[in-house]
Amino acid sequence: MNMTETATVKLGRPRGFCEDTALEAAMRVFWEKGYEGTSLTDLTEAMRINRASLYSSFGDKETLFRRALARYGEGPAAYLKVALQAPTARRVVETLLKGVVDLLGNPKNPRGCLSTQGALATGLGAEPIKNALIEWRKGAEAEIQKRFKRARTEGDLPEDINPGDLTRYLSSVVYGLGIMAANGDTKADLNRVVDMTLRTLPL
Amino acid sequence: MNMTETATVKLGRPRGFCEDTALEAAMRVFWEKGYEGTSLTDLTEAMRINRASLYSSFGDKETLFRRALARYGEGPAAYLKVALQAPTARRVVETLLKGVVDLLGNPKNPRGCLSTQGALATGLGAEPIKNALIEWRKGAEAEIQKRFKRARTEGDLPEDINPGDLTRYLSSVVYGLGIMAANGDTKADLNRVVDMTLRTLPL
DNA sequence: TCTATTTTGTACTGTTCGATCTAAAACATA
DNA sequence: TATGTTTTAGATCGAACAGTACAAAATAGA
Repeated sequence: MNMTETATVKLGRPRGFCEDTALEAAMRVFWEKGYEGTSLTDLTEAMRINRASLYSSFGDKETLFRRALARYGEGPAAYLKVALQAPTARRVVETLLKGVVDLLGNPKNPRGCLSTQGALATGLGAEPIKNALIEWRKGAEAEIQKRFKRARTEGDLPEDINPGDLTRYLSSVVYGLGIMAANGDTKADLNRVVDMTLRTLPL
Repeated sequence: MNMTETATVKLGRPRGFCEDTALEAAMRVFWEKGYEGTSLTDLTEAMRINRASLYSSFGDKETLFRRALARYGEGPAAYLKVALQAPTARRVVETLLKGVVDLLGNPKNPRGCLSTQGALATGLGAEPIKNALIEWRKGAEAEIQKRFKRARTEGDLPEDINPGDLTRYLSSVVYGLGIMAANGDTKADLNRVVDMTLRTLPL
């Protein structure tokens, strides 16, 4: 037996499901129903696996949600990372808002944004998840602010615009778009908000 | 016995609590923990009444939440009605945003806005509540839009600003402020967003 | 003091929750 | 075919949930 190599050959009964596909399904259920609103039965039905498989592959409900959130950041919400690479502050804002609308306005997606749909207010049991989502949002804000600070040094952010203020303002609009989408507003509605924002943007 | 008058004299054991005070307490619990995150035990403890009294006075949990929401609209969220009476479109916006910040920035209040904390995403059981909250928010938007349409006829809304677009944009900022507050941002943080909004407001 | 009426306190209902236990099933290796 | 290992399916766990039943308690009127 070769102890130095990681086992590439699997013993025992093989998996009857694809972990990636199952996680994607879990993410969408959480996105639609929120953390507390999603039951283990909801999850197992959507993921098409049973409880034992869920627990052995993903840990408990809270761990599964955290993995779903990470996947959300790298998948549906990846527009953020793309936007941060735009060449100027104005282009960052334009790309960011367009990405948000593409995500929130896509009728194939659950309504709203996972980070706000997941848990804004909770009972005692789900408080760690609520806090994780707050951290997630604040992390995104921090990245945007960092990008605007860079823009300041590169000269494409006016002197009278504070990077932190701009970040907070922009974040508010983005969060607001999430609520509008949760309200059932269409992509056209969301685009009107974005148009107004860009029209009045002081840069 | 006088049949024409409504009974002012109460028979039986008198109430041991004030219905108004109890409803206020219930409102704050829902505000803090959301609809699904609030248990009947949370409610009875905060309201300082027992289950039987709760059910006989307020009906079931869903009915109680609806009454709490109505109270929220007439109490903490009454700034909306005040703002709508401001003399010009710009003054409406200023008053509205100031009212929002006063509410969301008050550290004595639960974090965030009841209408979004209550239920954005839910399991099957709470879907009626989720929809009631959507209706509540849309109702507020409709009132604002109506006010801006009036402003248009009164000449204090520029021709190139669509009342509906302005309403949607403003609603987004307000919803966003609710999320920022839920994130734990302070009144000063919220005021920065309001300053930026007013600074760039096209009217 | 007695009766009618209403509220209160508490035990209890059935259901659903997240999580676990057990044994059968499905594979690789020998 | 026999053995070891892992996954699957389903039963089951105690706790918490929303809601209810019922008798004791507290009042007004007779």
